Amino acid sequence: MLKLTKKVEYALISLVHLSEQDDNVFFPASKIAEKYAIPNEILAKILQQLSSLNMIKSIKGPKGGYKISCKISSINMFEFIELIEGPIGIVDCVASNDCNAIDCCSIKDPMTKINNQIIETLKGITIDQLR
Amino acid sequence: MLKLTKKVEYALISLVHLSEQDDNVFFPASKIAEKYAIPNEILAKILQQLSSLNMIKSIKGPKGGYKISCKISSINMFEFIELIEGPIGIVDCVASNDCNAIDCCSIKDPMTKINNQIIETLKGITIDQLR
DNA sequence: TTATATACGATATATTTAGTCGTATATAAT
DNA sequence: ATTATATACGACTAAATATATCGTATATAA
Repeated sequence: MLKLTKKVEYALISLVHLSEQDDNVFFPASKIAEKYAIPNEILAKILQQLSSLNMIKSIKGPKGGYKISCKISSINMFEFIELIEGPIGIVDCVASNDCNAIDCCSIKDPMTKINNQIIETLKGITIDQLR
Repeated sequence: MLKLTKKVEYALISLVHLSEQDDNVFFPASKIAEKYAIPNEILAKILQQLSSLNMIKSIKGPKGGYKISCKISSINMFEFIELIEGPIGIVDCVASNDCNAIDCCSIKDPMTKINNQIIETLKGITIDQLR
């Protein structure tokens, strides 16, 4: 019910953490996992995704790890969530336009408005504000 | 991801529908289910819950059904959702205060703020606006 | 007495979310 | 060269949540 996924949560924690490291420091996934009590392999995959989105940079091997490579002050929560999880919709029809009551649903338009208001809220918060 | 449950959705559709009926008309659950393509037994239970919350009134037997018994203009979405589904929290720790990274979580406070903003949005919408 | 409708607990199914496993690849250090 | 460390990535499993069904009881109008 109106919850973000752990994936988004872990990704945000990681980005904030990496943004606080000195430049040129590559921080390994395992250390982040340990510090925030996040399962290792899950976090590894999330960081791989962030890497493929060019938000962080990776180096393999010993002394390897991840380093921030984007400006978290210019990414808002809405953008970020949709990058990671896809379209936000408080009800199915808002995100995907399929509805089994398509001809008669009485509340689609107002639901869309509420959805848009929540999206506006999320647009108003950048990732660097999460600390 | 940030979705309402069908339960909330069905409940809202039903309340709006019942609010549009003439006074003294008791509308059976099965007719609402049929009209909006909602599974009968699911809807029945939801209406029973709304009835036990005194938002609608029930009459058993033939010619029985449900009738609105509250002012939907004075119930906002936040109140309603929490009545039906319990506390809203975009992350677990916001709603329940249990967190496996309790000593080190870097983003709890800002997440709480986002949660509160979403709640304010929901408080700003009354059920009668859903039509 | 019968048909219709709510009341309610128990159970089953489906979907989504979360977490694990296995294998491959790159590279620093020895 | 070999080893240890770390990312990359696909397949799979488990847990949690949401959705739906079943069975039985009760009330009441016709």
